[in-house]
Amino acid sequence: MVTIKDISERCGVSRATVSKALNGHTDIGAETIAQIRRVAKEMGYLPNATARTLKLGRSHNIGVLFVDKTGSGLKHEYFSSILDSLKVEAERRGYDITFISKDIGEFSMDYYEHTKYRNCDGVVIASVDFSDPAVIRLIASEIPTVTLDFVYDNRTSVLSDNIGGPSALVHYVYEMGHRRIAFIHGEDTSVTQKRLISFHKTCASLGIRVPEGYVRPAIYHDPKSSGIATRELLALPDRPTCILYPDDFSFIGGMNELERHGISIPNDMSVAGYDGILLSQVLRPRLTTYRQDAEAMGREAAARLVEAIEQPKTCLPQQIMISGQLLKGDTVKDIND
Amino acid sequence: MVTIKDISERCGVSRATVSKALNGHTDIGAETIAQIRRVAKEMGYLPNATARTLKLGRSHNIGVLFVDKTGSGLKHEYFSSILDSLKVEAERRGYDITFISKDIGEFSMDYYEHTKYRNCDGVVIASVDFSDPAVIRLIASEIPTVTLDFVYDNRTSVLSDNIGGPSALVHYVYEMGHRRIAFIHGEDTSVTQKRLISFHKTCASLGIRVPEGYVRPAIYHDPKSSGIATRELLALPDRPTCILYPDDFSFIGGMNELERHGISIPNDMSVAGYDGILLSQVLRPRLTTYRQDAEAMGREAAARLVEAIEQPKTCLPQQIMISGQLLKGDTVKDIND
DNA sequence: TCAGGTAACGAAATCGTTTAAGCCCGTTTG
DNA sequence: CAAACGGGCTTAAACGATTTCGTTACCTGA
Repeated sequence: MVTIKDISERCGVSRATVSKALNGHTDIGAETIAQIRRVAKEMGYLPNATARTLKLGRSHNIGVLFVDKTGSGLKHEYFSSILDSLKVEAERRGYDITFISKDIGEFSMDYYEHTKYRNCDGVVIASVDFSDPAVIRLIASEIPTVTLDFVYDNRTSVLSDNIGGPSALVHYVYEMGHRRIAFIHGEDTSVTQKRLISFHKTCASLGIRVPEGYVRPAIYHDPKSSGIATRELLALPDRPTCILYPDDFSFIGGMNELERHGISIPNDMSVAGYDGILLSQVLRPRLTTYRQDAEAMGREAAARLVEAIEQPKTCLPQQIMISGQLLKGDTVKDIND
Repeated sequence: MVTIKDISERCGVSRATVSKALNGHTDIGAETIAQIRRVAKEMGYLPNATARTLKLGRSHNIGVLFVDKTGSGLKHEYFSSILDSLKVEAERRGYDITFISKDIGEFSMDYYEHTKYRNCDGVVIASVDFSDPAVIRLIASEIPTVTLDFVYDNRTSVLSDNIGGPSALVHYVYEMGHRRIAFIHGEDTSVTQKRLISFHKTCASLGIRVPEGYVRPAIYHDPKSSGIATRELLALPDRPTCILYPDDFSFIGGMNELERHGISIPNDMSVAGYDGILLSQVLRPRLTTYRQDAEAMGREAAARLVEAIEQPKTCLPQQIMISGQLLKGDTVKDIND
């Protein structure tokens, strides 16, 4: 491994001079700089991030916390998209990405300790159980954090528009003539609560009555539970004309159930999903859904975190709302007389 | 930040003693150890991975290279599953995971340089363009690497059974009476080549003739291209009775195309996918497919890499084959008279 | 009683890099 | 002409941890 020391010996200058030359300090002669840079390239010198981190207290490494109950949240395209754009933006700004976990090896640590242990400059937190005290400890710590779809006190967060999404969907199906709209929602989280409230509020504002039994629980990303909810909806005396699913993938369960009953989409039943993942756009009929801009969320999270790291003084915590987009597919029938 | 020095002062011993006590050396008195450990806990001491890495030359951090042309390979469930289990196993063995990229910040490096820069102890390489010289440079370097679904010289690799998969599928549909079997394959990679050869070889061994035009190219994970290939197959004078798709997700494109032609699965056409992702198991009819054991692949990759890192002397490079499993769904009809 | 053994701990170097402070010397300025 | 200045470098300490040798002090056996 070629180090600054090797270069300094080769060039007949001190290590300090080499360091400064390589880092663009102005108190080194132009030709000395040129020579040092040339020799460095010749010898194949690479800076050592570890030594730098130790000395400077900055690692240029950010941690990500992406764990849900079912292992990592990575299997959900929404989260893997976020991670992807987060990674791209972070790298563009000179930061690497490391996963943060509990219990590394036989050493048991919590998230906060792990982050300190690895000297991460900051952390992005998504897809976790925000009721976990270990998560809260990290968010509430002195370490810069950005949370996704969760607001904690006065910390920076990036939020999908969980109010606008359901609202847009309800407004759209309303325009298409639907008045009997059912809503299948995911597990009880703050995201779900927001969507649920938005659904009810929008319905109320449009003068739509939501009958008992039209709002049913299921589990995100679980077609089976959405299938069951669908079956229950179909058994109601006054069937809905439109069903909103908790997410695109869960819709598959509903799709199967409807097919089993010989109910055609959208002729006999209108449906819409949520997320706008790739799948929703390749299904036929194309699924009407609300696309969350995962790419923007990841990018924004990285950008805000790096900002918080690099300008701790001037950087105010903020909640950033990333709006999504209604994708009008072919699964909502226009039933206006 | 509380360091070993702080503890040493508090306990009235030297830093060396603290370090040894914390690391379980035997040349420290039992009660001294007890006291040091107690004080360390009291003061909230955390080891500093950076300092340790610098001193020991071992980071307990492994890099992952998961990039395909379309951004990261993360959007494909096969790869995100691998990454997930890789992460779990690595963490269990005391290693963290960092993404390796080109061009970190304005500093441009290749993969090898990035790995050295971050002092990663080893790298897992998957889902990349193996014809990229930068990838080859990394694989061929002195850094321990494990490649997935790619064999390079005498390096360790973990391989999905790309011979057994197509073979199992062909045998199965053969048993179900099919003799006119079409095969849509992905882009030209070593994986594709193996599957293609396996398809042809298995057909030959079963005495199945593969007519001109029954083998068609498409793109992995791209329903559109598989849809086109499907349309072409349907236009043939002697239509196949069964179509094998490059992967489960691509099958969606075929499904749409078949539906458009009013062709019912499996009554009018039998189909099978590849991968065994979640989607394939929630579709109705359930997709017949060959499940790649992504979980085992990630786990094995981590295990082998850590072994190579920790026992460089006794650890031989090896190719590990992870076999998958035929999932008999409901999309292949038994057409035996 | 004394050589030799051992248990318990410390001094100091080291990993690769950065940086505050200082030094030397030629040039400018009052 | 002396003092002040500044460009260009160097010295040395520091970041936090580990480890190789010592160095004690105490014990044991002959």
